[in-house]
Parts: sequence; C-alpha cells; structure tokens
Amino acid sequence: MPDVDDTDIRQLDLFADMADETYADLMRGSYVQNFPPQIELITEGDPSDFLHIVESGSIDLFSRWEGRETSLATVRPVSTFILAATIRDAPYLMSARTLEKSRIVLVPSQDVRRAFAADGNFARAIVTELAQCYRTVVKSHKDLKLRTSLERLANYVLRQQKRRDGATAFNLDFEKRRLASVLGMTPENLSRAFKGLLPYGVSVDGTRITIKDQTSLEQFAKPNPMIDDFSV
Amino acid sequence: MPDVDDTDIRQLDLFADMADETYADLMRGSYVQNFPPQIELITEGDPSDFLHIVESGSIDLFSRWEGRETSLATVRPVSTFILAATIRDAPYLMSARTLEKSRIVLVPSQDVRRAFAADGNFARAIVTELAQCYRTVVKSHKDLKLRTSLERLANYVLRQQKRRDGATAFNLDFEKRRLASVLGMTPENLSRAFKGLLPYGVSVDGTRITIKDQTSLEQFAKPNPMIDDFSV
DNA sequence: ACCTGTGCTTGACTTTTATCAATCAGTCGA
DNA sequence: TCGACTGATTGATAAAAGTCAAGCACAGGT
Repeated sequence: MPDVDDTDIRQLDLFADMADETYADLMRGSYVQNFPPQIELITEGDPSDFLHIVESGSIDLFSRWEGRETSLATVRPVSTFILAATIRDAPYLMSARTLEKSRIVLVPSQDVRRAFAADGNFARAIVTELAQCYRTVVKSHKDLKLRTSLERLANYVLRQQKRRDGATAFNLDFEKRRLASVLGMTPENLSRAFKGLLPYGVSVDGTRITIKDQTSLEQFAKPNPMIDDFSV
Repeated sequence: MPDVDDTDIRQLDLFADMADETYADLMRGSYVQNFPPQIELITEGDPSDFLHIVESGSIDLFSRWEGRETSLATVRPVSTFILAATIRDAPYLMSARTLEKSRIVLVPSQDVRRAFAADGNFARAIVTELAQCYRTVVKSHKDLKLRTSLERLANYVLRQQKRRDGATAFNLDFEKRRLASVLGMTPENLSRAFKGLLPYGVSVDGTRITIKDQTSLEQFAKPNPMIDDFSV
C-alpha cells in the first residue's frame, strides 16, 4: 500500500495496539481509492469482501426495501465501516455511498479475519469498536421508538450544538432531506418540524440553525444521556 | 459457584473456546439467582456491575423515556445480555425485567473484563457475539424505519412461523401488548393490524395464529433476509 | 357458580405523519 | 444575464397511528 499515508489509520483505536507485523500484513493487501460523490460503494446483501476505512470525505449508510429508502448513519474520517459483516463473514446489512469526494482504504475481509485470529490485541480492539457501534444503534432505536419527530429533531439540534462546543448558531453539515431521512421523517415534515421548534427559540435560515432560547429548547427536548450522549 | 449446573453455560459459544482456567476464574465470583416474574433486574443508566446469563425463563429488555416505555428485545435461554455495557464498562442502555420465573447467572463485570484481557479466545468469542447483537439491532432498526406497522406485523408472523418449522398454526409466545411494544405500536393498533391481515389469510383466535394463505401473506409482507433472517 | 381483575377488543375521535402538487430560492453553466 | 435544475417550502388532503372510553372474555380465587 505505497500510496496511502497510513499514519492516521495506524492511530485508530482499532489498529493502535496491533502488532507491527500483523498490521503490515493487513495493509499489504489493501488499497486506497478516491471516489467522486454519490457513488454506491457497497450494496446490502453483497458478500463483505472488504473492510472500509474513510480517510477523507463522508459516507452515507442507508438501506432500501420495496422502493423505500432510509439513511441510517453517516461515517466521517477517520473511521471504519461494516466491521460486523467483515468479522462474521456475512453479507452487508447496509448500503454505502459517498456523500462527497472521498478517499477510502479497502482492506480485504479475509485478511482482517486472519489478523483477528492471530492478534489478540486486534481482537480486543474490535470488541471495543463493535460494542460502541452496537450501543450507538441501540440509542437511535430508542430515539425512534420513544420520541415524536419533533422531539427527535429538538434533540438532534442539541446534540449538534454540543458537537460545536455549545455554539448558539451553526450550520447543518448535510442536506436537509438526508437529515429528514436520518431522523425518520419526510423532507416536508422536517420543514414543518423546524417551524414547530420556533416557539422554543430555534430558528433556521437555509442551512444555519440559531438557538435563541437554550433553556426553553432543553425543557422541550428533555435530552437524556442514555439516548443522546454518544460518548457513553 | 457450587449450586449452578454450568454445563449449559460452558457450552455457550461465548465460553466454549475459553481456557479452563479462565473459565473457572470467571465462574468463581459468579452466583445464580432465581427471580419471580416481573422483577426489574437492571435499570438503564445504572453502572454495569454484572454480565447476566439467562439459564431458564425469559427476559424483557426495555427502555423508558419521559413516561413512555418500549420493549426492545426478549432474551431466552441460554444466552447472555448486556455484554456491550460490561465490556465498555459503561452504564446499561436498557432496563431488564423477568417475564416469568427465571434463573439468572450473575458474573461480575470486572471479572469478565479481566478474562477478556487475559484470554484471546474469549475476546474473539465476544466479538462474534457482539457482531451478532449489532446486526440484530440494525435489522430491527430497518424494520421500524422502512415498514408500516401492518408490514412489520406480517413479517413478524412469518418469522415466528419459520421458528416453528413452517407450521401453519402456532401460539404467540408472549402477551399481545408486549408484542405491540416490540413492534412499535399500541395494543389497540395491534388488534386492528391483526384484522388488517385477515385479507391475507391470517386469522387470530386469542393467542393462536393461523396462516391460511401462505402465498398471499408472503406477497404482502415481502420478507427480506437483510431484515428478517436472524441467522444471517 | 360467582365475583373480580386483567388484558384484549372495539368504536369514535384526535394527532401525527405522509403524500401530492405547486411554488420558491439558490446554484451553475451557457 | 438568463434559463434550467435541484432542493426546500407551503398548502391541501389523505393515511397511519395514537388516545380515550366503553365493553368483552377469560382466568383465578372465593
């Protein structure tokens, strides 16, 4: 893998404690590729031939069924996706597409499984990563089942704000229709939901969100670490 | 752990390949307890002091938020729950209660983490288990986001039928209101949904489901292995 | 056999969410 | 500068799901 600056990758929790030899082994069969926006990298149901690592850009994980489609998550650098399918040697459960121009490292799944069997530290790192992924999905599942769309949006706004160190104004980092899909609603409804947050001091201008009344928003949203705190 | 017949447990994929010594170590600090029905074993947000293993009975994993409550999964013997919280040493994300009289093994989380660090085979077994759990939640998430409640019910019926080796009639194995909660709807709506399946040859008498027109039901439900096949 | 409680069902109604159609706003390229 | 396109918004309407209240059915205890 001569053309990849793999220092970032080596630093990932997943690989950091891996033996040098195993890491070199793993990277030997890997390759890097640049993809334009809106390219479908993998399709659910396909066999999991590669573990993917996003070096730059961003990836939409989504799923289709009977003509419907929903976004499940966004992957940002530097992290991996479809680890579970790779480990279980099972088909991908989600499809993935680039949202923007993205640089992806492709690691053959067979090599990952071999490294997993050979290197205890790697196996342990995978556990931590998977446990994290698992807990994240459980949280979104709770979000979806326990809250109305307005509540989901309110809490989403608060989570974003936290990511921006509490700024009272910030820009959404993706299209509204994708946000709608992630939150489990239609674009039309997202528009209306934003209006529904006006009484709680949230205003929207294009892609820019402004929180004018933090207290009021929090009182409405009732954020809960067991759903909203992605670090826990 | 003198009072537990642990042969079942030793057979679990999670422990099968573990070194004898590590296993003995792990079980030394564990204990078994019998619980009556409807006992809340753990509450979300609490620190994860024990890994739980269901020896007999059944467990409801659920979550509460602002007075609302939803069931997320049912755990049946012999298997573990809350593995992810234990491994990450993070608070439980779900609450758990006994549905019936249940026999539970409690393994101190610290011991599990120690065994995990010491025994590579155990670490690998945990990976497989977690990957499985993760994929299961992703599937229910897709079910919830991509389907209407009628479609979810139809596919649920088909999944149950599969579990009973394709029998055309079988009994639901839990209360309808809990089924409603699992499927993300109200009990009233579940009643109506069952009626909605009548045109597709599904009839319900109390707890007994009869499938009279398999083809018609499948045509409506459009089951998909990437959502409904729990073995994949 | 008869209460009594619990869970299930039903009907009427409300709220929430989706759909369809039209319009608007901003971007990009000719 | 002007279309042409794409995504966002709005309004009207419909469908889906939830709520509330009443009635029913069955099981368990007396």
